[in-house]
Amino acid sequence: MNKQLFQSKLINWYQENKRDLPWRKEHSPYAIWVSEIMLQQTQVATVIDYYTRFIKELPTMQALAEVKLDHLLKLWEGLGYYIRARNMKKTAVIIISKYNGSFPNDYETLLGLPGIGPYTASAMMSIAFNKPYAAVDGNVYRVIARQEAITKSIKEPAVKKQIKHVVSNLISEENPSDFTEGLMELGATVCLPSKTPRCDICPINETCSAYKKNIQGTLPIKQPALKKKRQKKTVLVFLTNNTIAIKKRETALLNSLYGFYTLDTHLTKTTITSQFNHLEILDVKKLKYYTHVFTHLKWQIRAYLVKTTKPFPNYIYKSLNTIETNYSLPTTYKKIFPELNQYLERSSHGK
DNA sequence: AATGCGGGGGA
DNA sequence: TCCCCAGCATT
Repeated sequence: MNKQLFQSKLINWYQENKRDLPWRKEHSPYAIWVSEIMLQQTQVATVIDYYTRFIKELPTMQALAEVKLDHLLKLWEGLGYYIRARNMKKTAVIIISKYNGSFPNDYETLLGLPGIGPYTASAMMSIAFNKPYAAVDGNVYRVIARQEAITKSIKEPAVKKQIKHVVSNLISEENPSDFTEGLMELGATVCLPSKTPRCDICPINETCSAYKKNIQGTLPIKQPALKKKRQKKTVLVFLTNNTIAIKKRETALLNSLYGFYTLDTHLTKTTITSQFNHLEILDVKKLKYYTHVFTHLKWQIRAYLVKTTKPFPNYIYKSLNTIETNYSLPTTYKKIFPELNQYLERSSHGK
């Protein structure tokens, strides 16, 4: 099968089978960019609602460049990898100030912008600008590793280079946009990561070396995942006058989001009472014990509500309702909200 | 070359 | 549980 046939099979399949996704209705570089950033390491099903809300609130580059970081992070709340949002604002400011409000149609310049790496720069070049740049993501690694029956780990730089090279040679000059999206769409809906991809309905199964050898279920070869480090955490939700203490995090993890007071050991009710006695503790209540899993960590969390007379220094105090509406908290803290709500309702009924 | 950086869908 | 996801930045 020749290259032209491969391209037409893939592109025709894509045009007939592509999913109806919100970012496929708009073709502006801005909209494509927003979707590509959101889709980094994040599944389509998760992104859809975030994307729709984002575009509605920040429909233009100008709006994004001017938005308050807290507002932006609220739009991003729960999506994860929050540096993506911070970098998007940085890039928007640069685009407004240096590039007259529009993305330059140039790979190297795109690559230089915060949060845009080789994949996203190539994706924008091909999807937004319709230029033949090979955008290689997790889907494409899998599709090509199977097409070429690559039995070495796709983690190896040489293999990554090889796959990029294959796609660069294969990409359609006439329709780079649909070719790029088609290859990824195929990986997402047909050439699945499971042991049983849908080879029966694959438009390019005739050229697939892995399919010929019936080894598609074993590819691509990946490195075993690293074991997550476990960390003990105690989360104290300080409550004074029915308002709750939160603070903007300045740590690497969950940076710029708001959070409750968190420390690196497991505390008991007794130790909390003695350690924070100077705040004039009125009550200490266990909210919940739970775990929260990050990419490389697992937090084992003990969360308590600590009712005090004096406020905790350097924290801002807001009502639970205000926090939920206006402040962006990571999921690890939001998991406490049901218990928090329950407790606050109960104590107000008691009055 | 390896690690940090979130969270959830789906088997 | 585990794997994977339209990756990037830093070291």
